[in-house]
Amino acid sequence: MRQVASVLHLDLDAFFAAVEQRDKPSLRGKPVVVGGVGGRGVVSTASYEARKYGVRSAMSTREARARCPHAAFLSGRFHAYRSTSEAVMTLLRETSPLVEPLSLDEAFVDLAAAGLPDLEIDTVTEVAERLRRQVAEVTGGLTASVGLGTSKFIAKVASDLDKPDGLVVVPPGTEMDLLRPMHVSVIPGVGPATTERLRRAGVHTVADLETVSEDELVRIVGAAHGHSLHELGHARDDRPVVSERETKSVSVEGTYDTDLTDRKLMAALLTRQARSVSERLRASGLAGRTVTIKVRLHDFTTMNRSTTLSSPTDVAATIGRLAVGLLADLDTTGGVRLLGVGVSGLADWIQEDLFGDNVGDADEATSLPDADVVSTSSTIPVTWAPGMDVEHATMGRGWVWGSGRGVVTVRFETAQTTPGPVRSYPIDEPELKPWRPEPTTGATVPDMPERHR
DNA sequence: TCTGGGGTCCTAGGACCC
DNA sequence: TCTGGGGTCCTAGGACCC
Repeated sequence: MRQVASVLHLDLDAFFAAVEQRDKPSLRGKPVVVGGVGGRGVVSTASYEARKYGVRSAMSTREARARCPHAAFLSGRFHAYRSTSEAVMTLLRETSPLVEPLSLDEAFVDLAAAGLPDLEIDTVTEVAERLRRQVAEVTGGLTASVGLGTSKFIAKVASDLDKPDGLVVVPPGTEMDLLRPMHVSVIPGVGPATTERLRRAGVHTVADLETVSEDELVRIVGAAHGHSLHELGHARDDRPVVSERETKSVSVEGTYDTDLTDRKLMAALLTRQARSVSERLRASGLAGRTVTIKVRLHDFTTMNRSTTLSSPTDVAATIGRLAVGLLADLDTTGGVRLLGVGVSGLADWIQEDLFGDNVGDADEATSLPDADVVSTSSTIPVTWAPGMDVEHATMGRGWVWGSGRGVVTVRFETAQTTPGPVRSYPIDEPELKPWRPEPTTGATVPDMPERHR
């Protein structure tokens, strides 16, 4: 625990809505709602004028319209938000090299790394006041709320206390005086589910939490969560401000205004999303081994299915093919409201592409091949790896899209017009054999067959 | 016609390995 | 005719955050 209030948290007030009001004077002083404007959209940000009508973040746009019909409903201009955010983050980095952005509109700044003469309250308060003035300058008039404290937790709580356009400093040693009367949900990581569990245990405020032993908390909410809850409940927070965080996954998802029932359309949408994921991976110089799809059904039940390759990929065709294959195993009767594709298990290096997928990288969303999905399983060791090609005497050549130990799943792209039933073959089925030998490193790899391009 | 999109982290079970 | 123990990887689901 620091003895000085050297952690600063800055939060731009009603950020997206404020940028819109800045750029469009006719919106100033009026309710502005930024978010999804479709039938299933939700509110990202409501201006303070709109909040007076009860419009809140994460509320459905439908409800927001009902509460505040005269508001301006905007879908958002992310380039403007990003460039405005960049200006603020640059300003923060000029103040201290140790800046941790949490999102476009929020960041921690470690003033202990700022090279200040001291970290007394007056000094850090002055820095915060100057920052707030400079934020207004570089953003064309946006306001920020700032909190200062001895930890991330306290700084963040502080910045929330006097919104908008406020500054709150929590003097070292007074943390628990501030926290005790507050509801437990002030603690990061305590959402609706944890709040309910704690409520049943008679814990409502931080003062209540202070009296519960760590063992008891672990029993109530689990090991990791229980430990951190016990620490934060006593205002103990040693989490450092970290400027560089590694990306762990890249994903794209979409909710559709009407539920999808056409599997071919779903496959085409997944393929398009896979291209988008691929582009973003490549733009960041990343590739990943695990491809995951997310499917939300009409009744909001949400399923994830994933498969892991033996080496990382950033290839759109590969990601798309795996995604479509994963969808094949799911029952989507009743309709699908959301589809998504993600890649995780990221590495910032890309193994040589043994199968030449990079040569042709364009499964057209509109011309998806019909496919027959065949599962085979056996207790003998799997000799095929994802990405390999296999050949079947009558079904032709297929592509291994997933494998487990003792199980191999092969997707055959055939001339059939409709997907056939799922069939099982033993893995030692004599007709199922590697189509071509595994190339050795450095060997010349033949081109992918036409249909894989 | 309630309920976005982009993430992170944790848990739990099964397979596998030594 | 009983039956390990620890560690890692993978998958699926869930909670949470902005």
